[in-house]
Formats: sequence, C-alpha cells, structure tokens
Amino acid sequence: MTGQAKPRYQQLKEEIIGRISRGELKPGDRVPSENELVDSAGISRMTANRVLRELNDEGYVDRVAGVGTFVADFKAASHLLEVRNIADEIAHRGHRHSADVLHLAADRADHEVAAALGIRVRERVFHVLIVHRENAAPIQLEDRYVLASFAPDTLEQDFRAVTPGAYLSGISPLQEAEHTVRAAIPDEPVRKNLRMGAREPCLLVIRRTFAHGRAVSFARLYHPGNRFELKGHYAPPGTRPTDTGVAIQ
Amino acid sequence: MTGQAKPRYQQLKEEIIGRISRGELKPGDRVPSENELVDSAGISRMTANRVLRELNDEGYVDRVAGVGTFVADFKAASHLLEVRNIADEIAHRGHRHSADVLHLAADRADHEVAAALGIRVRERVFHVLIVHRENAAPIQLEDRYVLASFAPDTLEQDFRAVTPGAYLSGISPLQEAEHTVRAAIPDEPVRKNLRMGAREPCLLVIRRTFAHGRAVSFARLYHPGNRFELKGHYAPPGTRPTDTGVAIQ
DNA sequence: TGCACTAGCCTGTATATACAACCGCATCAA
DNA sequence: TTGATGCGGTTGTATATACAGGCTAGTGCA
Repeated sequence: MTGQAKPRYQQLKEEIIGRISRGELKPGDRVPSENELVDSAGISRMTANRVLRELNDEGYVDRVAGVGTFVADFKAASHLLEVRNIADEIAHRGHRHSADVLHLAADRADHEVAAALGIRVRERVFHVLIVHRENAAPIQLEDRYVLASFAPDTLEQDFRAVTPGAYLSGISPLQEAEHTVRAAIPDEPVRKNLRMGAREPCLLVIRRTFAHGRAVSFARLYHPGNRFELKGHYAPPGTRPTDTGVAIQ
Repeated sequence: MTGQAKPRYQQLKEEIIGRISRGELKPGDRVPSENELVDSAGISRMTANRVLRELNDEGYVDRVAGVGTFVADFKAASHLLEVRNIADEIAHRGHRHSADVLHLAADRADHEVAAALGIRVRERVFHVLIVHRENAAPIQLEDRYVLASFAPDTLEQDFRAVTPGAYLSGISPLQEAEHTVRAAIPDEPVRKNLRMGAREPCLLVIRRTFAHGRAVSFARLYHPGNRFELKGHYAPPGTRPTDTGVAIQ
C-alpha cells in the first residue's frame, strides 16, 4: 500500500537532509565521509559518493577533496529566500546601510498574520518594524511577524546590526519561501517612513519563509518605486540563479 | 596552458547541451541511449548513465525507463523565463485569454533597445505591442522587441493566438533571462490601453531573454497594479521552483 | 627549532559487472 | 480477431575495484 522501498541512496539523502533541517547538523559541521557511510550504512562507496555528490549539487553540503564534507552555509540559498539580505546588498554596492527599529514587541496576530503563519488569531507573535536606509535614504520598510516558538530570542536582538532575515537564517536554515510582488500606493504611515511623495507608487513584497515545513515568518517589505527595483537573472540549469533587490541609480 | 582535461562525463554533457542549444536536437528528439554512448564515446555505461542522469536532473532531457532519453520541452523553464506564458496562466485559472495586436512592424532600434539587444542604434528590429486580456479585462501590455535575425518570421505570426514568448520558445529554447521589476506610474498611452485609473500604479517587468548566448528579445510588460501580482515560490534545492503572474482576485 | 617528507584520509573520476523494472513490438496461441 | 507471451532495448540501482589528486598531521632529519 505504502509503495516501493525507496532506493538506498535516496533514503540516506533524506536522512541527512533531515538531520540538517532539524538542526542536528549545523552549517560547518562535518558530514560522514564516504567511507564512514560505507561502514555505517553497509553500502558501497559508489553509492555513498552518489549520496554526498547529490547533496552537494543541491547545495546542502560543500565538499573539499582531501578534507571532507560539511554542511553548507545557506547564504547562497538566502539570496533566493530573502531577496538577498538588504544590508549585504547595500554593502555590496559600496554604500552604507543603516536601520532604525521603530517597533519591537510581542503582539497579537490579526487575521491576516494568523492565516499566513498558520496560528490562531490573537496568538502571540513577535512583531518588528524597521526602516532600512542606503546612504541615509530610506529604501525599505520591513514589517515582519515572527513565530514566537521558532525564534524565542527575537525581542533581545539588535536589528540595527543584524537584519531579521539574517537572524532567522542563523537559527535554522530557511528552506522554503513564498513571495508576492505588487505595485501599490502606500498609505500614510508607510509613505512617511519612506519619505515618499504623495502619489508615488511603492513596490510591495509580501513574503513567507518556512523552516521545518511550517511558516515561521511573514513580512511586508515596502520599497519606494522611484528608488528601488528587483532584478533577477535566470541562468541555465546547473548554475545557480540569483535574485537581488537594487536601488535605481 | 589551456588547463586540465575536463572529465569525460562533463565533456559529453557539454557536447549534448551544445547540440540542443544549436537546435540540432529539438524538444522531443531522441538523445543517444546509454549503450549508444558506450559504443560511440568509448566510455563505460556508468559514465554514460551519469551524463544522461545529470542532464535529466538539470532539466535538459526527460528519461523514460524502457523507452529512451529525449530532449525536454522547455515549458518548465519557461515558467521562469516568461513569468509563465500569460495565456497559459489565464487558462490555468479557468479564465479566457484574448489579445489585441496594436502594432506589428519592423522598426528601428532606439538607444535603449539597441543597448538591450546588443545591436546598433537604428538597426532593424521587430516591434510588437499587444494587450492581453483576462475575461475582457486588460491585464498586460506587452511592448516587445525581437532580434530580426533570430526570428525572421515574426511579422507573419498571429500573436492573438500564440504569444510572442511561446513563439520565440518554439524557435529555439530560451536559455537565460534577466528581468527587472519596478513599480511605476504609467504614462498616458499605457494607462489608456490598460484601462487604468489616473493615479494607479503599474507593475512593470522589463525582461531580456537569451538564446545561443546572446540577447534575442527585450520586452516591457506593464500590469495594472490593482489587478495583478507576481507570485513566486522557492522550494528546497532538488525540486523545481515556480514563478507565476496572477491576477488579484 | 625548523623544515622536508610521507602516511593516511578524503574526494573525484572511471571501469566492469550485475540484476531489476519498464516498455514496445513481434510472435504465437486460442 | 483477439489476447497472451516473451524478447530486446532502455533506464534505475547497486557493488567491487582502481587510480589520481588534494589536504593534514605527524614523523624524522638537518
């Protein structure tokens, strides 16, 4: 009824991915070598090689000949998941990033937030509101809700120094993301915080990120339409695509 | 001087990818089987298997046990490359797609178009302007320039039936895309064609697609901000991400 | 102390072989 | 005519083996 036995290389891949996503193996940790898998799992080295090679191809681990196999940093994936950390993005252009935390508290989920995070209405969630600036010009208003059980230390963070996205990635690799991009006319508070003109449109990115198979964060990212654009580049399969948010020059 | 000999499996992969991208092998065509590669390339079957398996993983080919290996339809990739064919997208929602061709001619490239396509200013390019509708409501204004040498039959196409994106994909698989997303206030002609209100923002997608390593098409896609949004979902590595454009309900 | 070398582990590639499952088609039997 | 059978080609998986090349730590020599 349940179906065929999965191939062994697939079973072992899933077991290792499971260990990574449950946090038993963290970025930088050593993964069993081919020979260790041969001994522990009773498979041939070619099969062990396939397990680790495919995990490498899929970005879960990094392999270094002569050294070993290690759980990958999830930075590359974060490009996709976070439209790249906005602080890194700004630094990459040689500009200066600064941020102000306008709000940081445990609030109650409204209907929209509850639906997005899969929790009950009025359940406790961490809520943070941050303005990000590039060389003093406001470029993003981040309105984010975080599942309290996922990141219990949220209220102690200094989000001027570490963006919420980076903080969340550090807790556990964010494995899945869903985002929606809209053009909209911002309401008064948003317009004020972004120093936008009266009838200027904004680019609104609504994002949910997932870890351990459930939504852990829900964010609305507002960007001034005349100073910001999203760029994406899709390269042929086999190479890694990149997505970035950039300020219009 | 030139460097290491590449591994044979890699050489063979590149040779087959080359045949696909030069159009010698078209979607649906049969790719040499593992045993044929064993004979023709003088390699072992395990190596031939790796060649075809990785091409399959990277989406270049489809493999069917007991039948053979065939060049893949590039539909899946087109989701990424074309923000999914808008006609398919609308049909997928059970709605009716219609389109009007407002302009279809060989025009001269201005500076922006010339730069985007890597041609000289005033060089001849095909220019097409189309309004796409979902159940009679205009949802996209497509302002596209196509490299004449790439698609010489452009002027004979009926773009009410086949979208330019689908037409171009049929000529040769589009292998690479670059896009920019902005929020903007449309100018008068765009606003009129999309039946948009006076101060309504639009979501503007600017896209270049590449084939054979060069830009072949440049398009500006305008969408009414209150009726359209872009959705993306990034799944864990190993699964294929999808990107779609959807109308707001 | 400092340096060169080597042993040992690791990944990367490649071969030869084996068995299972799947598919299409031709052949054969009812 | 219809249905069943089997064969050959194809992919999918797995093993055992081999050699090359990279890296590290420790050994031993100067």
